[in-house]
Amino acid sequence: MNSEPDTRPDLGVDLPPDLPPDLPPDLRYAAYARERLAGMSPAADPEAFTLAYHLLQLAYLLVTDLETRIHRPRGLTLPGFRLMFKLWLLGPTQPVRLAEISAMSRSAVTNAVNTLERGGLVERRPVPEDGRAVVVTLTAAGEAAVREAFAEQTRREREWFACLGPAEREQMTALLARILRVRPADLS
Amino acid sequence: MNSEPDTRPDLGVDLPPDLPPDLPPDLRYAAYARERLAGMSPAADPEAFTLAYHLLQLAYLLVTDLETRIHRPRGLTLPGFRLMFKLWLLGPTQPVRLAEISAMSRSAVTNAVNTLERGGLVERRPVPEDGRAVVVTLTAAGEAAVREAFAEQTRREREWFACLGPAEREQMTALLARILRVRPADLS
DNA sequence: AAGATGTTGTTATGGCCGTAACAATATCCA
DNA sequence: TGGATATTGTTACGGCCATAACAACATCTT
Repeated sequence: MNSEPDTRPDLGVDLPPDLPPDLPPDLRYAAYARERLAGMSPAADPEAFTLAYHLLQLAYLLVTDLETRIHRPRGLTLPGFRLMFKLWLLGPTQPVRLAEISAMSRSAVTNAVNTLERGGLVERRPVPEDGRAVVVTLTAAGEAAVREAFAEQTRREREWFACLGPAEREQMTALLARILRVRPADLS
Repeated sequence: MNSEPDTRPDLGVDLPPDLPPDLPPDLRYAAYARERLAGMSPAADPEAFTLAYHLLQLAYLLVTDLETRIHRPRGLTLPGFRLMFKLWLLGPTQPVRLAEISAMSRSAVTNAVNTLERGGLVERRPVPEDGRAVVVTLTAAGEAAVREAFAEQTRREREWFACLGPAEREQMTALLARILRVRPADLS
């Protein structure tokens, strides 16, 4: 038996006592942080923290889950799939457009296209009218891959959101859409 | 004047006609994708797509904004800040605990700690009772940095969520928390 | 017509993150 | 007690992403 009385046994000693005992570690931490922020002087903003934390944590878990469970086993990545999905809907598209609608940098698109092209899922074609431009196109293999992965991803997303009722899902979508629409003007 | 009648002028030719004209490109794409999915056979699930897309897109924009606007100018990164913030609240902590509450891999913590240690914001200390273990501690410089960055990050987060009323923010937090609590059991 | 200006795509560099493999140490159990 | 097993932290590798710099090309302006 070791004698270390001040080591926190599992994380968060002074947690609010009414917590469910089976809370996953990230939520135990969030609850603990909220308490600590509420007790600070000058008072911090526990609500702002919790909202942002939950949003980022959920997105992180969802991304990781889709990536490891759906896409990696098929030799894809989530960003790669998302790019292919756009090509599937839009048809041949210039990298600059893909960057624009993804709010990503052009170099990120270049990298993603390189990876997909290496796997034979995508092709680059020159644009006759513009010597700089290129369009990215799905190959036949790419279209088959995106079709299958899309079905599985949708299935998994439904599992994630199954704990919400239809009205709650709609409300959440609406709240997210409002934030996205208003969006602090001076981004980056 | 060039003659390319079939080039989509700005993205999404056949968009629902009642869209606000000033929609940012990522939301124009989302609206277009929703229409396309609704018209597919077999019918896809436009609601699931939109909810997941909005969630991931908002998280991505928020992360990017906090990173470029708050943390990079101070020589930090968002993941680095988040780790320091945990240390600020929890005190000296083992990497394995940090990985657990962040739902990250241990190697990701190692990398983040390396970067922070290089910047003098964090230190590693051996644990006498366990020859394998290490605790990570904030330095004085690290604590000052996390204090300042935290204030700015909170300010910016409030701007992002200002378009929601207090009740809406609470509702959104509650919905996110429910999904996080229920959380598909077989993660990863 | 020609130079200034802007756009497109790429590369280089560096941080983040995961998986897999590993050495060092701790713990369990027969 | 001593060997099997588990845990901790690290490294190597590859993918993602951003910024900055750049070459090639287009467009604008005079």
